[in-house]
This record gives sequence, structure tokens and C-alpha cells, in this order.
Amino acid sequence: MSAISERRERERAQRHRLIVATARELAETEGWEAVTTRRLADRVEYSQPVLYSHFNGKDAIVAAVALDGFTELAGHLSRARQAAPDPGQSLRAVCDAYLDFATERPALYDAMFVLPTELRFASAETPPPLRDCFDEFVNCFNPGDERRELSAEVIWSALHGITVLSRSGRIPAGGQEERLDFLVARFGTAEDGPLT
Amino acid sequence: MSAISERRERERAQRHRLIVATARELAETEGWEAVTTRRLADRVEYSQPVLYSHFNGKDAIVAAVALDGFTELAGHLSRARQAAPDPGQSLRAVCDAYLDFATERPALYDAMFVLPTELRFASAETPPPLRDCFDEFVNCFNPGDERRELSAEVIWSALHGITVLSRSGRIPAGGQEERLDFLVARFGTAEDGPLT
DNA sequence: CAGGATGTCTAGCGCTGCTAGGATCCGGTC
DNA sequence: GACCGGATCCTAGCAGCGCTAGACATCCTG
Repeated sequence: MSAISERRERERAQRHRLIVATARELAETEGWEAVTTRRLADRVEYSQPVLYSHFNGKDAIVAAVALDGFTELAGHLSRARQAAPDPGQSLRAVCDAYLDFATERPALYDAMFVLPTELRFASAETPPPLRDCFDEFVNCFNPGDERRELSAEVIWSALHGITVLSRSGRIPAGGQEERLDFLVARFGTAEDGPLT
Repeated sequence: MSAISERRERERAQRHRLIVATARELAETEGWEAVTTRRLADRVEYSQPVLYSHFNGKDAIVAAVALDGFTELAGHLSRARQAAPDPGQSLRAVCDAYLDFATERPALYDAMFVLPTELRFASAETPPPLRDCFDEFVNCFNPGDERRELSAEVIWSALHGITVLSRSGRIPAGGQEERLDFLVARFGTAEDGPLT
């Protein structure tokens, strides 16, 4: 009873991961509009109802992919920040890494930030990876700066805006580096508090 | 032959406007997910195929609504800029007006910036209202400032990010005023060029 | 080996965007 | 005034969507 149900639980968890990984792969290769429950079920070689025994619905699958994305993004940003030659350049490094992530994995980015999601941010039940991402921006500023959270919010917003507006052609696709330079120049050095 | 076909063309143009207005109203009252071709056809008291004799598909209807939105937004921003007490505050006024527009008409804003659209920006066939909106931001800066376009792009991006991230709860919903203050303080006064 | 629970699939519901083909109406011509 | 031709519009239906009820098989327990 114990060993058997444990094995079943393991298999179930593995199938869970298989579904998420397959959904992500399908989205990254063919776009989210190609990720239908039927096609996804085909790919994992199970029938549709199996998906619904793991997730409440398609949105939950997207959210699971998004959560993976946040974990990756947090690591990506963290590595970039710590690899910065000196603390004064950490903000630029993190912003670079963010834009890099967004352009390299557009489908994943959409799951995290564009598609309707049931993930809750900035609240008690916010999953740790989400908060970790945000904190990477916060940590680019001096701990004594009481507006570091505000700075992080606005910078994140600007990066997100730059990402989606340029991707959809609402601002020219080129010149992202220039925008980053400009953004960091204005936000990195404040009149009321230097960087860490 | 001439008078009759002219009358028909008038009626057709009016029905065209009716469709767009109805789609917009439906979206603003019940959200875009409630705007289906069937429901829309019902509301305008025609059958579905009539919609397709006016528009290439649902996306084209959304784009038409979005275009109306850009016209309104351009006027909204322009009025705000010209009503600013002095030129130094025009940027703040325009940003305020932008956020105001986005929060007051979320469905319209979605049509313009979030939903997949076939509108082309920053190109030769960009409809004038789109460019007008962008120019309202550009005109907040000194004509001699060769980076005014860049400033406008980044500010617009930040405003868009603030809008969608706060709306979806990815950053706290409150504190928009504070973010605006912060944004304008950093971008309004530059070390290399004062405002008009 | 029988009984029951667990797991899975087949089939189908109501909805979507979109369209082919037939009916209907109406202006122009004899 | 009667008819023809073309424009206009609607009925009906297609393929695909997310999702689920109920039948079926499979495996563990007693």
C-alpha cells in the first residue's frame, strides 16, 4: 500500500512535469495559439481528460509554465547582477539580462506577463520565484534608499513596456540598447542616493 | 444609378460605424471576451456574414475600435498638454492624462495595446492618430533635444508597463501617483537639456 | 478468486471564428 | 407593367476550441 502508492505518486508527478515541459516546448516552437488541449494531450500521449486530472484547466497549465519561467528568470537576473564588475553597474547588468530573457524566450515571457494568468503577485500567496525576480531589481539599489522598491517597480514597468511595445512594432524594433542606456542613466544615479 | 448607389454607400458607411460602436460598447461593458461575432451580429441586428462584408475578420473589427481609441487618446493628451500651467509641467500633465485614459477605458486600451492587432506602428502606413499620440509625448521636450524621440519612447514604455502590470496585479494597484511623480522627476529634467 | 477502488478513454456538449449556397429583394430595361 | 439581372442578406454548417459525463479496463485488497 505504501510503496505502491508512493510509486504511483512519483509517476504522477513525472507526468505532471511532462505536461508542463511539453506545453512549454510547444509554445516556444509554435506559439501559444498552437497549444490546445487536444494537441498537448496528443504530444504527451494521453487523452485530454488526463490533463484535467492534473490541472484545473488550460490557464493552470500556462501558469505552471510561467512559474518555471519565473524561477529561470530569477536565476538569470541573479547571475547577471553578481557578475557585474562593480555594484554601480549591477542595475545595467540586470536590465540587460531581463531584456535578453524576454527576447530569447518570447513565448515563456508571454506566459509570465501577457497571457491571462491566475498567479497572484505582491501578496501573501505570491510564489517565491516571483518575489525573487522583483528583489533582484530592488537589490540593485542602496538598502538605505527608502524608494528602492518604487524604483524597482518603475524600472520593471519600463522594461516590460519596452519589451512588448517593441515586439509588437509599436515602437521601432531596433535601438533597444540605446533605450536601456537611457533608462539606466536616468534611474541608476539618483540625486538622493548613490548605488550600493 | 448615381444617387441610389450613393445612398447605399452612405447606409453602408453608417452600418460600418454602427458595428464598430457596438463592438466597443460591448467590450467596455462586458469585456472583449464577450465580444463574439454572433453576439455582435445580434446587437447590430444583422447576421454574422454581414460583419465579414465590412471587415476581414474579428481582428479587423478590434483594430477599427483601436483606431477610434487612438484618435480619442491623441485629443485627450493634446488637451492635457495645452492646459498645463507652464511648459515645464506639460510632461506630467500628458502622463497623467495617459494613465487616466488607460484606467478609465480599460477595454479600449486593451484593443489599442494588448490584443493582437494588425495595426502597423512607426512605419509609412501608420495611421495619423497613432503618430499624433506619440508626438504628444515628443512635444513635451525641447525641439532642440535630439533625444526627445528616445525620451518619448521610454516614457511611453514605462507608462504602458505601469498600466498593465498594476492592472494585472503584478505590481501593487495603489501608488500610481507616486510612480508618476518618480518617473516624471527622472525624465522631465535632464542634465543635458531643459524642457520647452 | 471476487469486489471495489482507481485510473483512463470515448464520445459529446456548447461555444468560437468563419463561409458556402440559396433565397429575396430591388433597380433598370423593354 | 412585367420581367430580368445583380446586389444583398440569411440559413445552415464546418472545423476547431475548452471542458466533462459516463463507460470501460486495470490493478490492489480481502
